[in-house]
Amino acid sequence: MPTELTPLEKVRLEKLERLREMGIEPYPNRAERTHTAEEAKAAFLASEQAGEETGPRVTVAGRLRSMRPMGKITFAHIEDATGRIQLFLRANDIGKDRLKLFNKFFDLGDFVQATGVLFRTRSGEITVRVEDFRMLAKAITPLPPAKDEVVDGKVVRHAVLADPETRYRQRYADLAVNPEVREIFRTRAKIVRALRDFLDDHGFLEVETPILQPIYGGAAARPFITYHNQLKQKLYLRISFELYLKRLLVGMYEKVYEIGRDFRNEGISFKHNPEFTQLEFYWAYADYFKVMEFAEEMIAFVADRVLGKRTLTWQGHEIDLNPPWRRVELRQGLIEAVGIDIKDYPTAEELAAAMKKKGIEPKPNASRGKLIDQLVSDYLEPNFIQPTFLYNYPRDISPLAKAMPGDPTMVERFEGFIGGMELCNAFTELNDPLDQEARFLEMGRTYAADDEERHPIDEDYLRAMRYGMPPNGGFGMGIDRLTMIFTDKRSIREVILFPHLRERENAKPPSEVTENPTAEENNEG
RNA sequence: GGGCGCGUAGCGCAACGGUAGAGCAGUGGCCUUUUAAGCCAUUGGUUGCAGGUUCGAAUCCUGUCGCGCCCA
Repeated sequence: MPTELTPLEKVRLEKLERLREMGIEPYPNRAERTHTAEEAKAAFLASEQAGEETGPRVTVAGRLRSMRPMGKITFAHIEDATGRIQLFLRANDIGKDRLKLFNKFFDLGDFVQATGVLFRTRSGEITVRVEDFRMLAKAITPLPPAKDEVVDGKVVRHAVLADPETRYRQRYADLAVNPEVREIFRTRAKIVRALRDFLDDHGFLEVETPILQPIYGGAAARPFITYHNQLKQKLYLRISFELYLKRLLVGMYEKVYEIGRDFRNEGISFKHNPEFTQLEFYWAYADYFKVMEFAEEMIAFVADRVLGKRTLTWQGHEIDLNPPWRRVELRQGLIEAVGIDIKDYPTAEELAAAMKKKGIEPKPNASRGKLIDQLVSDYLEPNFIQPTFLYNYPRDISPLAKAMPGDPTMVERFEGFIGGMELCNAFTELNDPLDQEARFLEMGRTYAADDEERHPIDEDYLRAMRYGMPPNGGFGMGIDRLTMIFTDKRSIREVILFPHLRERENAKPPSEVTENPTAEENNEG
């Protein structure tokens, strides 16, 4: 069913038809661009410095962003990926009919190309004196006008597309009119590139492990469920890469990493998207302190590469990424922040009572580890604005981490925080297959059969570990959150090109998509 | 999941119980160095959706959909 066009769109469609009647193809196959806007300006400056009398002849192409028809001349700006350049069309140069064609049938948003010699206008702007121009692609739907005005040297954009819903649902329009949004995703790409380079330079091997997994694991999260028709088997979209990457250490790789997508069937918020990008690495013969030092070096390296400096502003906070980051031992941190020494309360009941005494309402039915996690989330994390490693975590919320020698209730694990937000999570990895099996069984007992965080036991992972897994340190970090820090964004949706939003009722896709025996399970819980 | 807020023209906004408006964009016209160009004229709306209250609803009420913020 064709979409209902707005009156503005109908006007443009009519223009398009008129162009075709005139024998002008509004969507030609090829363009003849010789210079980007930036290259054209650079070429002009070079010829100007060389003292040449006329500027270089160029063909530029881009989207029409402004038009100022003034009788027998017209000024316009086109924009390409490198920036804007002004076009100057004069009846004397191109003839009255061509000028009229441009003024009447070319609209803001259209992709056009223009050929001419570069010169400076009276106000000094480098401009193409157009000899020839051509439609490259007609825009039917008008983009938001987004006019720029320079006030006291600052660019003020008017009537800019700002509604978050429209910006996320129609990211293409957001990107088309908001150059600073385009910049976010350039920064994101630089971050990922820097991480890869850092890891590659340190001898890590980039690998790809299954996204579709018969058993999910490696994190506490609900999975998305799908189904392989021929295998007649349920498959889960991975919630982490951990268990597969560690299998590779059994296979004698010593340093492996993966950058990819994880999927978690949970709430959507300003820091959660159902699919998000994760970096995980595993490093044989390293422990969590070694990983800690490596991680802060890695982030500093990313800062050097992306920002050219190691400080940044995030939501008004000056953040210093220089190593070493602040280190807070979890037990000590809670003693100082809450006045509770978790060591004095070895059971959930005792700890809950201690919390109540302090006026803190403990989460009902929570394990000791969960209660500690509650205290950490409420009283420590929000204060970790500067880069901070919190280390030594309770064992029962860390089933894949190795216990601390001398304290079987705690494990060698740390999390990194910036801006009060959890950024990364790492441990000395558990490599004792008997302990690992015991932990899995323990988890099975801790959670009721219908608990959302209950995980099936990965027998194959245990088998791999029984073959022998070297001692190793592992690390996981959310790339989206790291990008938020580097781009000063508060919402994860600002750093994901196409974030998930609820489907609009009147925008449903064809309904035959859900031909899937397990589709209903995807909606459970 | 709970609380608060928002949804009006393509875009950014106004009107807050009494005829839905202005700007930009659009359309027609004037204009040979403009840059939110200017001047004149002008088109465009089931006020997210569905009910209710009222002589009268964009405005008040209820529900619903979507988004945002805060909390869990």
